[in-house]
Amino acid sequence: MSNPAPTAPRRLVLIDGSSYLYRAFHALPPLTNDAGEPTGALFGVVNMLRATLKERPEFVAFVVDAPGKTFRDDLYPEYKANRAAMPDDLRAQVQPMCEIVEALGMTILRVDGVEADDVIGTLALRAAGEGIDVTISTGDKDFAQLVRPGIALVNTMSGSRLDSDAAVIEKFGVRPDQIVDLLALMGDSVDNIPGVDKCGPKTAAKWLGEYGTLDAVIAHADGIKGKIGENLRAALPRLPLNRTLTTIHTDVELDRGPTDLVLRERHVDALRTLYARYGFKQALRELEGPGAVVEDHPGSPSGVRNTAAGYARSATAPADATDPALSAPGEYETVLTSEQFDRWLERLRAAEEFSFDTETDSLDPMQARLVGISFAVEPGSGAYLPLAHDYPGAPKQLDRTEALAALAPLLADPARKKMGHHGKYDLHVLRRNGIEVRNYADDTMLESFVFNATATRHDMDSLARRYLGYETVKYEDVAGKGAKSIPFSQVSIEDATRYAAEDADITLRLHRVLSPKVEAVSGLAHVYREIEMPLVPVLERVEANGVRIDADELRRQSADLGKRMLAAQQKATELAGRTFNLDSPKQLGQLLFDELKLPALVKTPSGAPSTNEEALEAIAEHHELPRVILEYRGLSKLRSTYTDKLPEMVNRDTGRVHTSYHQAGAATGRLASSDPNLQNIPIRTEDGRRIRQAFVAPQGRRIVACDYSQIELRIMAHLSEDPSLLRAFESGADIHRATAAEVFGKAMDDVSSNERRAAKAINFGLMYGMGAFGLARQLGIARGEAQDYIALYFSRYPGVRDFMERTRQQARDQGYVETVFGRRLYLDNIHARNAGLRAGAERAAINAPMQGTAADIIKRAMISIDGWLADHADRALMVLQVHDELVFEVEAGFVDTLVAEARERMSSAAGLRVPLVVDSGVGANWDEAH
DNA sequence: GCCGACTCGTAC
DNA sequence: GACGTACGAGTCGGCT
Repeated sequence: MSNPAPTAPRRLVLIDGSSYLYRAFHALPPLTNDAGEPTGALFGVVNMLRATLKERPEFVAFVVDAPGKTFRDDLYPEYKANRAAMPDDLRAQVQPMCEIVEALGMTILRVDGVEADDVIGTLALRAAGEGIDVTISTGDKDFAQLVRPGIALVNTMSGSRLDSDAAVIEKFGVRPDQIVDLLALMGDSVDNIPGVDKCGPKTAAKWLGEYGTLDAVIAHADGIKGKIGENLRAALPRLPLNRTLTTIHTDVELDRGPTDLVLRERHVDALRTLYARYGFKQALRELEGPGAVVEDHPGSPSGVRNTAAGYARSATAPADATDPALSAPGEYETVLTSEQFDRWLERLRAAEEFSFDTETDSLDPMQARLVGISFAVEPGSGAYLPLAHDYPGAPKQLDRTEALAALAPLLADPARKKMGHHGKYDLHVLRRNGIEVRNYADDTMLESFVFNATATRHDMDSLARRYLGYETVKYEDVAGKGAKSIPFSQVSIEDATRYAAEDADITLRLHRVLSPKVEAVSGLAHVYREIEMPLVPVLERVEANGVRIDADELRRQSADLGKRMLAAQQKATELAGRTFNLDSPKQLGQLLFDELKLPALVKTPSGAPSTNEEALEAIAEHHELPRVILEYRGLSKLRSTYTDKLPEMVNRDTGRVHTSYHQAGAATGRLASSDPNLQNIPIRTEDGRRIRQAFVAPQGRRIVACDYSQIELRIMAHLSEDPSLLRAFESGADIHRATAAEVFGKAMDDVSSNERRAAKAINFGLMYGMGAFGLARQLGIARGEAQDYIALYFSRYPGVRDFMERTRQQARDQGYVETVFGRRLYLDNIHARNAGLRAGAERAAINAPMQGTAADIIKRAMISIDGWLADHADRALMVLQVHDELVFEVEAGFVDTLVAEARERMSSAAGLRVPLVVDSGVGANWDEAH
């Protein structure tokens, strides 16, 4: 990163102290120091402050609410009336907090009769007016109304940063100047301001998008239909008041201005005393450390919490985007003449690495036709080479065959590095046009994914907005959307150039920003360089290989399923005494629970009575209908999702089904599969397995399936180093049986099938962070009994218990967990105030190292096997990956060789403390190969 | 017709 | 509320 120029703008940070104190208090466990004084909130605030100060802003104010009535209380006596008094444990931390804030050199602002919000608003506007860059640090969404050039919002809870209209629009769906109206419609339960009933952010944003302002929404209230319209009309009288209450004042009288808030030198002795008293060890170390630099996680993604308390410095995109070359519009050239083309070829040849992007007429890379290619060699410029634009008046374009022939040596040259965004798609398109791209070295989608799998979407538009502060030309802008869209070949070459060349240019700019972030953390760099990038061409080949499907067999199955569905439907109609839509959970619920008065034992997440399998099973003894519905559902699922769908997905050219693997799909690092999803083909039921029988090998070939045995449990053994678990895997025993023997205190041979089943449920449940409640439900036993099992398990496998606690703690301390290979997963909700969210994040934290390491391992195996298969492409193909399984299509005479080689490469894809066992099977179809 | 929220169910 | 990670079919209500 370059040094700040002498003319760098002055910076003011306004900290919403009250909101932080409350947030930290509720987000953190009730910690105390050795003397028993509460320190949890203090700890959170202190860490947040240290992170904020790391960037040494010139001016800082820590603003807190003052006691006393404000104008809002006068206007609306119920304002904040539902707010409980400050808990004693929190009150006790206020004074120490102020002492620390002072000692850090910050100014505390507390103005009688004025809320902190209005103080902040006033200072922000004044500072911005004086050319000072303002950052408001708060968890309160209301401040979004203040965002404008020079005023940014940082939310340390979510790690988000709102610094432009676009960012506010992305988050709330409205512009900053509409936020007040949005809040007025939504209301605010925390402040006891009722809004329009049932109107949340979505509805409010929709109305404002439509009418523009609250006044216009009010004016059109009669025209809004439905229940929500009634609610709106009922709320009309109070909306103007709401607006007044939610408007942050920016003109209150203050005796100090922005430049009076200079950040002073900190008072080291005072800090040392305070930190020591409250037991803030890390803060103390920093105080004594060389140069007294705040410790940080250098490579943690910007804006993601990464300190002990979960608060982060919020250096995000803009800090990275200060190089104007990276956020300014680019200059783009349309290549129509051979002179232009030659000039660009020369540039590409001279470049150390260039970016490219293909434009086509389809999202499906296995049938897309190439329409043009774009390139860039340096940020700010790019070229678009149109090859197949075809509309009345379209200019003559260079000959496609000749142009591709000229490009091929560059793209195929292993000595020349190429980059792209989601380049697997382009690799497909170019391969189908006779060009094999080699040395595809960088992919900005994967850089973003490895850097932070959860923080954002990884599409180029989002990344450009986030990391460059740049709004790209959207596909819809040039080609329209939906039914009104036109194929890219009919997009004007001018529009196409704006869009396509920009993509290549933006890819290059993004790489400049993202690459250092990835390279800064050795684990991330490893995952990116050694796993994700080498995997790209491997996945491209697996997808291109496709898998052969017996479509006729599936159609026969569809017909059979259809008959049985009809029978079930007739039976259901008979039992119900009337017709109803068996596919409608809503209608079914009315029938079962309202009309037939069957007990509604299970609720959906939204509180409605559920008709899911568990609910139907529970009432199956009271009535025949639930059983029939279950039968129908099973058949219907198989037909609509699989036997009807798969034959449709057979590629016309290849006669095979080509799934698409999403490398940046699952946050844990797993692949995801779609169009069609071939990672959820049924296996558990007999009817389901018949579908696998339709995944076949051609004449003379076999299907070979190799899968890791219990890979995630083995990784748990590796990570936990639990002696008993390690021993069990070392011995090669049936792990669930061994667990049952251990837990129930029996010899392996004496374990009953029920005990093994229970042990299996525990083993799996633990990896998902399941509790006693879930285990009880799973096994149909009492919760107390389930709790006993779990306690017994942990007493036998204390290493596992310690590992889980360690993992939770790590997630809380640093905000992320890691796989064995260094992949990181950030847990955004690990400090959430909402207990449900927080518990969910803890479960994800426990699962991610295991699921993620397993994903890393099979990816490594795929790369290794693909390397070997390169010399045997005519005899064997890798055709599917299903998380712990690889499926191959192999010449009959080559099966033994492949099985031996694949199993060896899979087993040795990682060196864990336990062996990696690989099972394999061979057959005429996928079912037989199991 | 298109879209999003919701419910349900398949895999590992 | 209660078991992690995905994708996708179908309904339903609201909109164009």
